[in-house]
This record gives sequence, C-alpha cells and structure tokens, in this order.
Amino acid sequence: MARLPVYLRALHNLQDMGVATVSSEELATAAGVNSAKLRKDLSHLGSYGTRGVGYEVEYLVYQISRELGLTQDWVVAIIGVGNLGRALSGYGGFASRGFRVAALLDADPGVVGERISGLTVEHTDDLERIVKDREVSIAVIATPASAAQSVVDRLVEAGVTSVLNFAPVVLSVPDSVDVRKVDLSIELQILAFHEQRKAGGPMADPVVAEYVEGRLTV
Amino acid sequence: MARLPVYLRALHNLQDMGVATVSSEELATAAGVNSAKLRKDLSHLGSYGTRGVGYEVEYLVYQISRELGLTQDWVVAIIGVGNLGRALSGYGGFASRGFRVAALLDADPGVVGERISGLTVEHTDDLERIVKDREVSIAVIATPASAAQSVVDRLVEAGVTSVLNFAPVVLSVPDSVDVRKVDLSIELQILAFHEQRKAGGPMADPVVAEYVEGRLTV
DNA sequence: CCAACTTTGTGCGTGTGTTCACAAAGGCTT
DNA sequence: AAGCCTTTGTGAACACACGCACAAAGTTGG
Repeated sequence: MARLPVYLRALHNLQDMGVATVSSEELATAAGVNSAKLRKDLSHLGSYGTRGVGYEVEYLVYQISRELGLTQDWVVAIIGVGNLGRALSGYGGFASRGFRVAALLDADPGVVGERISGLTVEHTDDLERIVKDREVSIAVIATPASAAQSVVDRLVEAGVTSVLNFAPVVLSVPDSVDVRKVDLSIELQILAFHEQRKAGGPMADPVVAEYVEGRLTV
Repeated sequence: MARLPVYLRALHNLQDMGVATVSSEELATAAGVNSAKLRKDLSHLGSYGTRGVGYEVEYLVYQISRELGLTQDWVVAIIGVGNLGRALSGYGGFASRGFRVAALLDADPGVVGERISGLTVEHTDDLERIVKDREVSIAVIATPASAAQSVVDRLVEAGVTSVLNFAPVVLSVPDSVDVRKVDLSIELQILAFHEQRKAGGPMADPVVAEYVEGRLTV
C-alpha cells in the first residue's frame, strides 16, 4: 500500500514525542486519512491492535518497516548530477529510511570527478560495472528527458529492477521492472487545473470560436 | 483528470516530430495508457476526433491546454531556497508550460539577497506583501518540515489557494485550498516495498519472534 | 465479578475508475 | 456511387477503493 510510508512517518513523530500507544483515530488524523481506512490497512498486515486501547507505537513501527522492507539496506544510484541530482544526493530523508546512495553518475566529463555529499561523481560509461559491483537495486534517473530511455535500458540490462524517474518521459521497460515517476511540471499543471476550476471553469474564450472555424492557428 | 498533462506532453512531442494526426492507439502508447481510457478521457472534453482518421494533434493540444488552464499564465512563488528550491527555480519545464516563478523566499538571512536563476532571494518576512503585490496563485513549499505548516498558514492567509508541498509533513489547510504533495522518501519506500515483494515477500525473520515475546527492543 | 465504556476489525452498500467489445461514423478505393 | 476499411465514442460488465456503522473484544471502575 502506498499509504504505509505516511503512517510510518506519523508514527516516528509520535515516537519522538514519547507516545507509547495510539488509537486509529489519532493516527488517522496525523496521517490525514479516514480512521476506518487506516484500520483496514493495518489489518492487512495482521492484527496488531488492542481493542479498547489502540496500537502500540513501537511495535507498529517495526511491523510497517518490515512490511516495507526498510529493515534491510537498499543501495541507490543517482544518474544525472544536475540541480535535481545534487538536491537528491544531499537529501537527508533517504539515509534515515535505510536508503544508501552509493553512486552518482553523469555523462558530462566536466562534472565527473567532482565531490558531492561525500561521493565522487563517476562517468556513465562505467554504469554497468558500478551497478554490479555495488549491488545497486534502486536507480534514480535525474537526467535530461532525451537521455532517460537509453540510461534505463542500460540499467535494466545491468540488473536494476526498481527505478524512480524524474525525467519527463514515459519509460518503456520489461514488466519485471518497476518504474515510479515524479514529474514536477505535471504536479503544477494539475494544480493549475483545479485553480482554474475554482475561478469558474474554462473561460468562455472568443478565440476558441475562431479556432473552430479554421481562421486561427494556435 | 491527472492524465491530461501526460497526453499533452506526448502531443507536444508529436508536434515537434511534425505529426499532424494521431490515432487513439498511437497516442495511448506514447502516453503509456490504455486506448479506451484515452478516448474516454478525451470524450469528456467534448468530441474532437474524426472516425476513421484520429485526432488532429494541433487542435487537441489547444483543447487540452485550455482545459488545464495553460492558456493563461500562473504566477508561482518558491518558499525555501535549499538544494531542492534551487533545483526547482532552475527547472525549465515550468516556464514552457505557462508557469512563471516570480519570487524565491527564504528565512535564512545568509541566503537572502543571493541571485538564483535571474531572481533575487527575498526574506519570508515579506511573504504577505510579495504574494499580494505579484498576485501569486501557486506556492511551492521546499522548506524543512518544521517550517512548512506555519509557512502554509501564512500563504493561505495571504490568499494562495494552490500549494505544491515537498516537505515531508501532512499540511492542514481549509477545504478551499488544494495541496498536492511530493515526498521523495515515500517514493523510494514504495519501490523498496515492491522490490522486496519480488525477492519473495517479507522474509521469515527470527528477530520477529523475539520481539513478539518481548525479549527485544527495536 | 459485573456492567459500562472504549476501540478494533470488518461486512456491506456505494461510487468511481478501468477495460472489453461493438455499433456508428467517416474516409478511401475502385 | 457503393462497399470496404479504419477508428471513434460509449454501453455494460467488472473490479476495486472508500467509508459507514456495528458487533466483537478488551479495559476500567465500582
């Protein structure tokens, strides 16, 4: 389930506050979901709650971490060391959840050799070797759109089966490979769509009529 | 619909390749969706296809842009100029879709005054004035988690109704305000979950038994 | 030891999204 | 001009996610 990481974050916060026990209602509020949904989600991992009391925070943290596979370490490589790649390599949220960035790769010789967040940038020519030697299991693609498909092809060939893609393209991969994508521009477009709805829907725009009649080229 | 921006991107690519007409099957493949779903989505905007031929690329681009509100310009402010904020402010995908970054704000006096991507970083003390003067309609939150809620409170008070949140917290806002969130750590956790599934599900872990029996603290 | 209270776990109705499959519609060829 | 071929638009079955509401289970207080 995609909501487990949100629950986990809320639980970690509660732990930091010294809370030992939490009800589905409280945790649901903290995670921003419906309490029935939360209980149903948790019941899918087995039943870890006590009726009349709630859930033990510490135990729940452990169970969810285990379900998500966070009790083991994941080796991550970041391909593309532009602004975004740099931001990602310095992001503290990775290490604290068991993700270890083990390689930064870039195709630009001007960037190769630079030290960033304690790692030396390496050349994408060595991608296959690096992936295999360091047992990379998750790759993050932060390259330009034009390079993404060929990079992912090489990653898949080298044995990577999970990819987080920031490049604005639809990647084609075998079914056995998981790709999640984050497209910053798309997020903004969805917001713009809703924003426009609030302002009264697509405006009656005289330009459209002209376009329909073939008088105007956009 | 959240898929319209994906269709739009595919259509722009086709346009660049000089394609004038496209069938639902081709466009669906390019966008990575089922063709029936694509046709149904497009039919919700009205019927712009010609049976036996397909859709006119240029006209479809215009219709989708209009539906998404991209025919107008959106004024964006980025709050928090750390690594991520810098990456976002330099991201080319915004300007090309009608999003104009009009302000970069940060609470750190050491960053205020710095020039980034053609803009001067301003202090968050001036948030209200800047939002109102420049008619900011969309705000991007790239602050630490601890600052996010108070920042969004001030943004909402100043009249912002759409927020893109990169801070790993659940923001509480009035119903009239839209919040979309992007959490990089959560994306990786979801990948780790699937990766673990491929490797045979959560492992039978002897540690669990000890934990259950109360002998072990995690 | 019993009764009242709290909270979990879940059965069920509802709504939404997805996909198949096909009839209707338009263009193209002869 | 007539029939064939391609492709759209959509009806209908299916699947799934959501949330209400309640019974079961456990705790607490007298």
